[in-house]
Amino acid sequence: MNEKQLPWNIYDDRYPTRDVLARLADKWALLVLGRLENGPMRFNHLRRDIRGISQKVLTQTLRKLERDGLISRQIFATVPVTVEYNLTSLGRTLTDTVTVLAHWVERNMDAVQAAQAAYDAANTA
Amino acid sequence: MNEKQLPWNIYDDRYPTRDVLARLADKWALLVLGRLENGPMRFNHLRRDIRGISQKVLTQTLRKLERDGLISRQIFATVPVTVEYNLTSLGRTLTDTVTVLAHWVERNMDAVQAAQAAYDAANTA
DNA sequence: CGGCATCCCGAGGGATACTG
DNA sequence: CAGTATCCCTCGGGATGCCG
Repeated sequence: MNEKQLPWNIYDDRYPTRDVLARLADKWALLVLGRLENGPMRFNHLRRDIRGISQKVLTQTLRKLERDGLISRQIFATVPVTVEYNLTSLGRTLTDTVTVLAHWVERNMDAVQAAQAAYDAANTA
Repeated sequence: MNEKQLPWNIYDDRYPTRDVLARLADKWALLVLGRLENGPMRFNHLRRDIRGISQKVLTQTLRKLERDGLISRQIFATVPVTVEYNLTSLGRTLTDTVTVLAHWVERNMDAVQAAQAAYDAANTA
């Protein structure tokens, strides 16, 4: 059984699946999804937790995820206004994978650094 | 138990884990890893299978993955030269996750498109 | 608080030509 | 076959200022 025969093969750039993959294969999108795993969060809370993300990029990322149906946006008419982001049921089907990926990086950081050192040593004058 | 307390938290941009995540959170890197799951492949074979990738980007992607210790590069002194790329044992610990992600996109494409249509309809004049 | 609008720069990546 | 080397241009994303 080969993926090449599936209806919307991500290896074929003529299908929209490629675009969806591209939007998910983005560090900011993955970080946002992972951060929402434990429940809804407000905009500035996300902004603080995901260190290094700018306001503009966080907004863009949230809009994309919302458009793809992975997260929902709920506005509370408080003063000042409060906005909560939450995973949709569709988004929730993805977070396990995202979490695995995140943990993989943290758990294998040593091995990656060792590989980098070896590679750099071998490819240096 | 919160990820924030792990040694190399990906949510903290002061750790190198953020960079590793960024390199993995790349559509080309994920497609290459997924494609190598079934065994070693040659350069031009990858190039053909991963539609839309340019020669330059494929080379860059392969180099990064090799440097991070996820794939290996083996040269055969044939004429013309043959080069095979293969997953390392470290890389193999990632492919399951990558495959899950790829299949998620293919399986949930309908839901994503429906969400997009609904979003666009709601946010149109 | 949770954005939107602009300006602007540097990196990512396409196209093309050449090589061991 | 499997690259390297340039040129070039788009656009992701940072910085800043303003608003409901």
